[in-house]
Amino acid sequence: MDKLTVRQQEVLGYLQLYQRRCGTWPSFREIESHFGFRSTNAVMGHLRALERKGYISRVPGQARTFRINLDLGDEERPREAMEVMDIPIYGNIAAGYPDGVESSGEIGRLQIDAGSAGVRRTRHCYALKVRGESMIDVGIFDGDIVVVDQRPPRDGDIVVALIDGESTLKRFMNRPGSAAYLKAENRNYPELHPVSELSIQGVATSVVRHL
Amino acid sequence: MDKLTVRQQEVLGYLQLYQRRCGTWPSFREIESHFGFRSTNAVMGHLRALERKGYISRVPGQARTFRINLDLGDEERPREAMEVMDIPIYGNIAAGYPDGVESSGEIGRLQIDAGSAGVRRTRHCYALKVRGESMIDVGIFDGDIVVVDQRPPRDGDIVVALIDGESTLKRFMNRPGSAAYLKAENRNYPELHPVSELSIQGVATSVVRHL
DNA sequence: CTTGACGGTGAACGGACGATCAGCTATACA
DNA sequence: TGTATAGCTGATCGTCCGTTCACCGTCAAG
Repeated sequence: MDKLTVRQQEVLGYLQLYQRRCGTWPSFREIESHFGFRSTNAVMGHLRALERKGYISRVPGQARTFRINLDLGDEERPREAMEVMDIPIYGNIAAGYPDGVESSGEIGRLQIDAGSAGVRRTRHCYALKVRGESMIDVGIFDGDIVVVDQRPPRDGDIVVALIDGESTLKRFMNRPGSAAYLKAENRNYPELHPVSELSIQGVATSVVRHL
Repeated sequence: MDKLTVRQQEVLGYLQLYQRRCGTWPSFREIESHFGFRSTNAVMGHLRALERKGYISRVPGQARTFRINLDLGDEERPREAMEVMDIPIYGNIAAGYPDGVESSGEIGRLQIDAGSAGVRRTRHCYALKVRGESMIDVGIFDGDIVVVDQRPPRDGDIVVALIDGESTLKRFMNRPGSAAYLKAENRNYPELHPVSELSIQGVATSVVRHL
């Protein structure tokens, strides 16, 4: 296939972009004004070149009608290797440890890269679908998915805690000079809970929400 | 949402079909001849009804231009195969196109599965690091990463919009009976913006926050 | 020195195409 | 018995928009 000039690539790119943004194709005059041309014939020249080189097709005389035969970014795409975790999503973790082996409450799976998610070991990691609004003030809503790393919490961490047999999100507070406690981040229900043995399941490292 | 008559469903279906087949939208006269009408006004009536009931949007006077807000078969979404996407994360998209070719502002990469992220095509998708607090009331904070799908927005979608040369998150409002506008979800700064040509970069489909 | 590709200006033409007005029938509703 | 709403005919108007013609510049190849 014939290679495109820089200008022709720009025009083709604009066609693709416009189509994706607006759901339709641009008119000659819209292309003209976007590139600052002062004649629609400049547009005509580029479109004819694109058609001659096989990148687009047209229906003569038909307004706002193109067809892209060869996409602009079809060649490059340097695929890098990166460690992607495939972790289970649970609806609740009332039981104790969700070990993967005995994972009954799995409601889906999540793929995310370990590095940016702040997770250390795949085996000790899972995701949890949030119920309730206990952390609404820090932007974690009902239905969100949190990635949980099973590691000891530090002061200020958001943790998954087992309270009354239910797993809930709380902030772990462990200021020097006083006993550690759990705190809900919801100004309407400012709960406080003591930290009991084995109540902390893990530390939330990431939040994912599908809009 | 108001219900459609049989005839109106047929017209909406024809719009969708034509778009899928031809990559563009039909003209009034093409719709007319397809249904055997003898007046373009018959077409006009149906399109006005579809718009009034919120199923489509139009740009008055613009040829072959529609936008489908409510798909005919929006219920049976066939659950796409789980596919991990590797997409770039940008800090800002002020320039114009984030094309991959000219991707200078890439600040990282994100791996996420396309199915649950609500994204359709890898090529038309990227991630954006949020700046500012314009969407703080819906739990999207400064520093969060949003997955952006480049597709036409529907009413209520959270979109990436180009305002004053900066890419910002806003909610796209397109209620039937009034002009579309953009709205910030921050009770302290309740901004409103008009929607201008090409100002909408894409629709936010997921939010990821690393705690 | 010519030739061709590339990129562009400026003006004019003509058809494609959406918008609108007037008027028609049929059905449902109250 | 009036009155909406859906659905459609037929004609006209105005403009959006693709096309074309004439012409001009630069640059590289033969």
